[in-house]
Parts: sequence; structure tokens; C-alpha cells
Amino acid sequence: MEVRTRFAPSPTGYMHIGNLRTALYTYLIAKKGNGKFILRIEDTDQERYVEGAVDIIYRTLRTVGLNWDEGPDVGGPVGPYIQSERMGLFKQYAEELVAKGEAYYCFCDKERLTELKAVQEASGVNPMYDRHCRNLSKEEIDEKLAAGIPYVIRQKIPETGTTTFHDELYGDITVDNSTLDDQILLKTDGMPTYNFANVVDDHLMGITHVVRGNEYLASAPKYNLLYKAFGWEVPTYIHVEHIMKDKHNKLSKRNGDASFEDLMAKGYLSEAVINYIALLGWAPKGEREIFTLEELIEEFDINGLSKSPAIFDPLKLKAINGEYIRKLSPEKFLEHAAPYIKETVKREDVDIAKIAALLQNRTEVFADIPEQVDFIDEMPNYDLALYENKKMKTNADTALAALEESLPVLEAIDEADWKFDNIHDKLFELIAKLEVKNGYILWPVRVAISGKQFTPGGAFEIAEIIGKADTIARMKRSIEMLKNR
RNA sequence: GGCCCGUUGGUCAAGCGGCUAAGACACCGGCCUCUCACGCCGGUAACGCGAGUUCGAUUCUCGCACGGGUCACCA
Repeated sequence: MEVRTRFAPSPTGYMHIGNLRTALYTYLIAKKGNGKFILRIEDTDQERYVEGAVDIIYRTLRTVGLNWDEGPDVGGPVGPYIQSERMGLFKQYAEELVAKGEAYYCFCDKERLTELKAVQEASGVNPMYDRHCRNLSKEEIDEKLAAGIPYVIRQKIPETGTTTFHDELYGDITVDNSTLDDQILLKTDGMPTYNFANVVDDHLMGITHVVRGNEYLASAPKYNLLYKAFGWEVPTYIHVEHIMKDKHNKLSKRNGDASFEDLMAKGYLSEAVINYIALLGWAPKGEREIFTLEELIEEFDINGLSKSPAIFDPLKLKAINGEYIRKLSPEKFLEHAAPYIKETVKREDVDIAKIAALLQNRTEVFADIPEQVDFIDEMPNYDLALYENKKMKTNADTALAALEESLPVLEAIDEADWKFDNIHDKLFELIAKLEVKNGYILWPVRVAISGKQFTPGGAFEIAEIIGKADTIARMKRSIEMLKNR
């Protein structure tokens, strides 16, 4: 049988990392089995519906490459794929269950239910529907129906015995039927509840593997009973654990945690994000951990899924992102980095590509770039203590001497010859002549023309990038500062 | 609280009766080097507790503790 999986998000706003990971796993299972990945939008809750949220779902899934084979916009044989457009379907299925004796009309109003719940809680009993309407006679039902009393349809859970359902990860889980509530299938307004719509839709759409969050584990037995009541085949369940912010809290936008869009905005590569979240709650067979989506399809195996929650580690994400950045071709890197470089580098006489080349190995997230190159437009005022370096055996005094020796050497280089190699060779001639350590000259020069303790690239690279005139000017300014100290 | 699930270093995690208990990130050293970073080498650090079963338990069983989930006419 063909594998068919579905990702069924509610359009409630942004796409959070946990949802995206569920989508990923769902996609991987489908593709691993050469099957179909289906997108179904579950928008039955009009109150939580957020304008534009569907577009975010589309956009996110597309940018990470989780392309769906069937869905609202691409169509398919078992549509519609937007749940609100399927509303007509559910009533007949609920009534079919009533006819089979697997469900029943319930006329209890909300007041009675709230009161019942209050009483039960007060007496320490588990709040559950008391099955007041479960055994209404045919006459009573017809009478109330005729009188137009609002009703819901509830699932008739067996009063005794146990229900066992199977999860690919957790194995068989058995619960006493006495702990299961006669849940509502069809609401007063004729709309299905999520639990009911899900079962019906999954069946109608031929879903073979249901991948969903762990929060549904507890309601799984009731799903099983529903499938059984209909006489439908139960799909394979795979419940995945949550992604946590820390030991106690789930990762959520409400807590200010990063959503996928936030990560993109901060300069993460979508491939790196996908790679990282695949690893959050799943472990590949070998020791490799860098995978493209295609490779993940190959490697993925539900046996590698974890049964306990995983804490999202921004540092690890960064590290993986850094690895992806380093693997980029120089051209690709430049393409990504240029906008960030230009955030602080406004002057036009510099070669952005050269700056980018220095940055590639030093960038884990693109958003870190601007502050690394902020000295290029203008050298900041800096602390002369920067010249103090034990390992280089330099201090303000030696630095002044080094700079005064270096200045004429640099000035002697032709504007036209102002290239890394020439600058390098000339300064090394000086170093050889003076018989000093490289750092004795180079450290002060780098500081003198950058004003920073750390810079991407060393003295030669920086000098080349900012050009001869600027280099000389900065050297002079720094010499003055040292003299006037 | 009832029910369900889980518990290996700081984090992600391998392990599926016998191992010096992998690997990655982070951290700490070292090398490279004009800084930082990259790269390379090395190091610190873990089986929640208590009973069983077994010749032998991280691995199986049961308690306990802790953590999570769920108990809506939300999804």
C-alpha cells in the first residue's frame, strides 16, 4: 500500500519550530516510503484563525523544501484540503455512528455540564460526562429533536474492558475504558470537533501514517475506538515529543522564543535549520550529522526517534549554521553576506567580495557580520592599551617605534601596487631588517589601522581593503595618539 | 488529583544483558598564527533512587522520586 502522510496545521499565526519539525518528520516518512505528503489546513476554529497564517505555512514549507503532493493550492484526488470546506461531510458520519449504536444524541446544555463538572471536582471525582443522555429512549430523542432542542453527538465509549492502541514508538498502550469520556463528536452548531474531523479526514484521505505531537497520545485510545466503530482500518501512529525551551517550558512564540521566520531574519540558512531540527529528537545511525533534505530521506528511520522531550539549543544551531556557511561557495557566501556587510560598510571604494572572503570562516550567523566590519568605514576611537600584548612583546612604546618604522615603508608603496602581496613583502623586509618578531610590527599596524582588538583578517588584508590613503591616514593618526599619550 | 508517557555528561544523543558507556555542541588546554576565527590534537564531564530476575544489569520487571502530557461544544 502506498504511504500517505499528512501535515495538518491550524492557521493560528506563525510557524513554530516544533510544528516545522513535525512537518519534516511527516514528510520524511512519506518520502522514505516513496509515498505522498499531504497538506491539510485545519481551520475549524474560527476564533483562533489568523489572517495570512495560511500563507506563512505555505511559504515556510516551500522555503525549506517540504513540498506537498496534495493540498489546498495544488489540489488532489481527495480534496478539499481545507477543513472548513469539508464541513458538510461530518454530520452524516456522526449520524452513521448513531445508527450503529456507537454514538448518541445528547441534549445536555452547557449549564448542566458546567455544574456537573463543578460538583465532580468538588467531590474529588474526575470530571467526566455522566452519560445522562446515553440511554434516552427513541421517543424521548424524537421528541426533543422535534422540539428543536440543540444537541451534540457523543461517542459511546464501552463501559467496561480496556482499549489497546499501538504506537510505532511507544508500543502498545492499554487503558481502561472506564477512564475514557464520551467525547463530543459533533457540536451544537453541526461542526465536528477536532478529534472527530481528524479521524474522518484521515480515513477519507487514505492517510496511512499519522505523525503528531505527543499531546495527542492520551486521546489516541478514543481514536482507536472511533475507527473500530466505523469499521475502518487504524493508521500507524507515531507520536513525537515536544521541543522544549528548557526543562520545564515548551518552545513557543508566546515566550519570545524564535519562530522559523525569526531565525531566517537573523541570518540562518534554512538548510541548517532543517538539519538541526531533524536532529532534535531524532538520531541518525552513524556519527554523521550534517544532512541535506535528500540525505535525510535516505537516513531517516523512525527507530531513531526519541521518546523524551528535547531542549532546543541555540548554540548547536549556530554551530551547524556555521558549518553550512563554511561549505558555501565564495559566490554564494558573498550573495548572502553582502547585505549584512553593507549595513555598516557604506563607503564604495572597498571591495565587498574581499571583505566577504575574510568573513566566511568567521561567520556562524549572518546577523553577526555588521559589527565585525564596522571599523572599515571609520576607525573607532580605541584604547591605547590594545597595543599591550605580552605574546607579541609589544606595548605602547614599542608600538610607536614599530609604527614609525612601518609608515615610510607603506608610503613607499605605489598606489597602483597596493595589494596584499606587496604590502606583505615590504613589511616582511622591514621585519627581516630589524630582526624582530612578526608580531612586533604586525600587531601594532593592525591595531593602528583598525582600532580593534579582533578583526577579520590581519594587517595586510585590512590595509588592502581600506586602501593606501586611508591606511596612511590611520597610521598617522595612531602615531599621533601614541605620541600624545 | 485520575489516567498515560518518559528519565545516559550542561545540551542533543549512541547503546537495545557482558563495552575502557560512542559522537556532536558547549567548556578547558595545546598546535597553527600579526588578532579573532577556521583547521588540527588533547582534556573535564553521564546511566535518578531502591528492590528484584540473572553468572552478569545502563539495558528486563516492580516500586519510589522527578519531569512531561492529558482530562473543553480548542486544535
